[in-house]
Amino acid sequence: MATVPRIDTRRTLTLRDVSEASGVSEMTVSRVLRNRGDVSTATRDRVLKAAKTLGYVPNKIAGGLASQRVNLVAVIIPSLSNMVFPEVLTGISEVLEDTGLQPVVGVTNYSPEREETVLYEMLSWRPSGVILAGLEHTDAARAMMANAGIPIVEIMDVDGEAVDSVVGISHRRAGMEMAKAIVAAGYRRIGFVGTMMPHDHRARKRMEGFAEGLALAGLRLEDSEFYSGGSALLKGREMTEALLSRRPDLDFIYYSNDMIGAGGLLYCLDKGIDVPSRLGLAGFNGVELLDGLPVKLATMDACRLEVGRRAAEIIAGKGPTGATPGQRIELTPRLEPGETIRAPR
Amino acid sequence: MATVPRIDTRRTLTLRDVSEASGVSEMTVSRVLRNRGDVSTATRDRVLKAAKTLGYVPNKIAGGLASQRVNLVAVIIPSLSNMVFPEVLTGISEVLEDTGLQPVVGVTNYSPEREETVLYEMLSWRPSGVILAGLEHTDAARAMMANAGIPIVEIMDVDGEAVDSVVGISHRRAGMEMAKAIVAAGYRRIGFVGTMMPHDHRARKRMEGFAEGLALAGLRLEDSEFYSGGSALLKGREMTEALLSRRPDLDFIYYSNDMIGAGGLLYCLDKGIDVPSRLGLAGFNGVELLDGLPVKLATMDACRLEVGRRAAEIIAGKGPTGATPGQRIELTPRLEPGETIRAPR
DNA sequence: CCGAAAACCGTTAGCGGTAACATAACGCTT
DNA sequence: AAGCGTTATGTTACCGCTAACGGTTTTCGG
Repeated sequence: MATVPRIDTRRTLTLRDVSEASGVSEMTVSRVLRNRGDVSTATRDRVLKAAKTLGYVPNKIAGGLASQRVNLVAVIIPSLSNMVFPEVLTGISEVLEDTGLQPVVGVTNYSPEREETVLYEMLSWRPSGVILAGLEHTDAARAMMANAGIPIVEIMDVDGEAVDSVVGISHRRAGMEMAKAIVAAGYRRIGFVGTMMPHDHRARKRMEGFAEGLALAGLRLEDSEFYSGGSALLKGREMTEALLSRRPDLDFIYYSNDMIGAGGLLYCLDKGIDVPSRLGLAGFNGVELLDGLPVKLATMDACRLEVGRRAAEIIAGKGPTGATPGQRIELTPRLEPGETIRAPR
Repeated sequence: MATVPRIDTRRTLTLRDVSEASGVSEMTVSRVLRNRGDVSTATRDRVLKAAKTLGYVPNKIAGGLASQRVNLVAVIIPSLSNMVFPEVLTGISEVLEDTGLQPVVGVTNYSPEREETVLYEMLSWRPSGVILAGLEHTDAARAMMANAGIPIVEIMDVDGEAVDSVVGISHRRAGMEMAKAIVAAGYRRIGFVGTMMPHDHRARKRMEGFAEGLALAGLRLEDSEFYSGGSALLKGREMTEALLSRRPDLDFIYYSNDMIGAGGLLYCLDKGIDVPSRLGLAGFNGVELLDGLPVKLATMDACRLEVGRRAAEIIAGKGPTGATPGQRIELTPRLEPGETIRAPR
């Protein structure tokens, strides 16, 4: 290990320390460290050297207060254990990377109250923008966002009214498209397996759209199963078994996400159920995991990376406050039929 | 720009606005909002009402500067797409929840330089503590942490020298234990499939410990495959196929994580390879996903939740700076033999 | 060689809170 | 009614940094 520079452990360093060590004013040090304003190369080098040997770390708290600018972007999502959200984050980070903006993540666990709290906390840091999942929020949360005077981007869902900008897909439409594809392929007795979470509005909307799509063909959901908690893969297995034992005549099961869909698929393979002839299956999300399964599950890509990117672009490109009117970007998920839906007849 | 900007009549609110609206001093408002010091119930109510109707959101930037205290804890991890880290985060959040401390996550993508940058950024917000994965850091990063004057907890790995406190398991030992178990079960021709990432030190240490464990029994790794990028499940499949086609005589494969292990397992099931008699398999991490597989993969739990919890406790319980000497907490992962290692003979 | 522009660097005045220290108001005892 | 400990509120002085502006020096065309 290299030797650590000698440091006065008593006090944390300030610009003053660097200024004294390099014989210039604090203002000049500030300019050097921010790369702003004119500073001669000679003094710049001197200052940088001093800052480095002292081990000076700027204080953004003070800087932010003085400049009234904070390079943070609040990102508020329901969960980290659903791989969907880390992927959105990746898209966001990618874009923010070279804008000097930094994402700060908050997690709500699908609780609107928690979301409100997290939002409040985040806003109290006066971020440059907010990206948050969904269009459903408490009134207080809406009010806070409307008054914050910074760009707000609601993501992942466009079925509803946005506070400012919105980037996402229509889950209602996604569900409907899937229903149409299934019907077109000739399936008629259709079941559903989904999450029980009352606050997963996107899953709900997908199911509603799906049911609506079936209705257009004069069909309806024959039966459904809901779960909460536990290993999604395992639950998919169990729910599928439960559903099929109750309704062995089903010829299709639509899952509210790929993970439980994969569980269902593995169950069918296990039991020797003929997929997709005897039983068709489809999930939602287009997760990478599916690539590794023995049979590729039908799914619909939710454009997660793209959603993150576009949202970040809005934040990064937008003027200080309401300069641009709220944008509405609806992406179109594409159906990936995989090998668990038979060809349309 | 020539256009007159639309004047935002709602300047962002300050304590002064609330104080004027409620007819007390700013100081009193501050006391009410922080629940600190004595304030009569009457004025407290008045202030809270005013703050609420105005929609006031405190400014932590200013507050932090004045009080020299910031309720943030920097958490720096390599990735969010490896489910291990979100789980650690869960443990951290659980504990911090009721301490008033708030985690802020930074991601390094396994790059030491990126880690250094992220750390610098984080420290510039003057957090109350830092939790970061691993013991390997750049010299500059080490120096920053040593000088920060706040508790630092390095997590997930104890094989090395810590800056301050450390909570984790010994991956070297984990690898060795697995090797011993495998040897005890009678396997002799053993292969390895792992990641290529040069900076995943924990995976490396596991492999080293594993090799060492084999050596104790006079054995060695017969062959190995490394991958990077892509769907881990799919890669597990492909690597297993590659390895077995090269060395069909192998009777065991050790995977550097559960995800690729699961891929390998699915491959074997597909091909009708007799697991665990003809070929044994084991992964690492104890991920929830495994519960949903047709056959339960042998693995070793990395105590992720517990690691997060203990780390957070150290941060939460610790005095301002170096009050407690650095702690060293080594947890013991337990082997979960599953159904892919045959019984010891 | 002059004068104006550009380059360089310092001074001043906060940013919006809070710690610490007054100060005022209020019981309650004696 | 004076005395005194609480309780409730106000005042003052920063926290560490940067915007805005000012002063001084250098550069350079004419």
